[in-house]
Amino acid sequence: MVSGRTTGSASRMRPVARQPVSEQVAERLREFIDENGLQAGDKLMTERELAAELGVGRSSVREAITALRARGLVEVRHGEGIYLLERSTDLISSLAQELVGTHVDHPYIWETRQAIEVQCARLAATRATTEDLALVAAALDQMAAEVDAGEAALEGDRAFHFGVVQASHNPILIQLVAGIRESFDKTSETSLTRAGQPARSLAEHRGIFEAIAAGDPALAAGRMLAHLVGTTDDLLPGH
Amino acid sequence: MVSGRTTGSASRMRPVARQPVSEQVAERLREFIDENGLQAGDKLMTERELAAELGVGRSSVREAITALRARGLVEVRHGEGIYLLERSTDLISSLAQELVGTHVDHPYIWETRQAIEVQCARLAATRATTEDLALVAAALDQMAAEVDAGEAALEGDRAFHFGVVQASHNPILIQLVAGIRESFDKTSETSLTRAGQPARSLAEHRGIFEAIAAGDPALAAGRMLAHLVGTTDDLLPGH
DNA sequence: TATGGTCTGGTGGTCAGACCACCTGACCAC
DNA sequence: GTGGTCAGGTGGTCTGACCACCAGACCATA
Repeated sequence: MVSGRTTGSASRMRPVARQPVSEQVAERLREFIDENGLQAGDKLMTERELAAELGVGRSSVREAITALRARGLVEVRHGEGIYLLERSTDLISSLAQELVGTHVDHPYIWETRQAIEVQCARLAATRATTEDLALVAAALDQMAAEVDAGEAALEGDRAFHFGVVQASHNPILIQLVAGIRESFDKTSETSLTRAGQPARSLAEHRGIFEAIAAGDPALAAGRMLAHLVGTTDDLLPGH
Repeated sequence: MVSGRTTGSASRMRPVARQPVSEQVAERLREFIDENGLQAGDKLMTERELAAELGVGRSSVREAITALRARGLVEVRHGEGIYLLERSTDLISSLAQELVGTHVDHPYIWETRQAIEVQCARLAATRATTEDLALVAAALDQMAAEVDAGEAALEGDRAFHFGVVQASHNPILIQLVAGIRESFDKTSETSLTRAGQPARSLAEHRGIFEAIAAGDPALAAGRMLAHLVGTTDDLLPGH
């Protein structure tokens, strides 16, 4: 391997930028949407109009639309037209959902969820409004009622975690958790169906709530972490 | 609004499940990939073969492929064929890309990154191997050299954070951070180009490293959090 | 021997035109 | 007011053709 002296190793030519028509169309569409400030629900031009306007075939337009649809940017209604969706709202959660789906049963996901929810608790302690706190408190009451009834308290648990996450007022974290939880609920009932677990969880939830209400970020984060780690370890006796 | 008594409000008929051919094709492909255990890099059938095999037109196959490509499942090489990508890896990076892309410049992303890197530091404290520690130590040396030379220490900073994340041995978190950082670097140069910042960061990095080396998860997490919050607040004087 | 040209087969990329499936609205018969 | 019919416009699909591109085989020349 002599590495040659053909052109000199420094500053080789930059590859030509070739780009398929369909991708160019997709870019133009995104530009168009941004520039004209189109809102969610607005109707785009028809495929035939787009093809004529851009001077390309209808198949290319359709491929571009397909790509945008797969990315959650637009919605296509047969016989009606193409409509805009609000960006990113569902995309992050759907991506997170898929992610969980491909890694179920790995502790990796629990660790990821721990990372996010702990941060949510921390942020909630500094940002929670009185409405947020009221919602979380209501979730605690609901959970208490479920525990008294001898149930698994799934609804109350869900409501509590949702409330805390919501109180972080960080849309990214909210979407992330939404996707992860939805996927969890869909795939497995790995929840707290263990004797005594609901009551224990309820007590821990109360502790987290108090820390948030008291505006103590470190304490809230610490308790949330302990709560999640505890339930996780119970679920994974090995490891 | 009387809500009618046309059919009785209970148990109305379930809508017919209509599904476009192209989506069915996409599903079949995913099934095929899963069932046959295809690996990343494997070559799929050609578009014409797929169309013949599934009894559909080539356009439908192409739309399905376009959707899969937009979701990062396959890679299409003009003149060669269709190849599989590693599913989870690319999924995570596209997730990260989406996170950054939709919320650039918002503190939301920093908060998300804080969540992840703090967890990485915590995990690293219990899992870091001697090799991991050596890499992080090397990053500290590199950063010290850069600081001495009066540079911004970008490389050393990057290497340090990468090393810590790597030491968490959690592929999801690793990919997530990698994707976020990459998108960051691509979009903005919001780095630590402030007087005195590199030296301060270096000191904080040393503290984090010591906590990890000592096997103290809580301390490592706490110091990482303080480090990230500090630099973030500097970058966002408002807020 | 090796470099570069040429050809060939197979691949994805694009196009045009034709249908089909579906939705909407208008109109009409009862 | 109900339901039927129709027409127009929309996306959904198929087909066949051609183009752009890549890999490999082959060959001519130095």
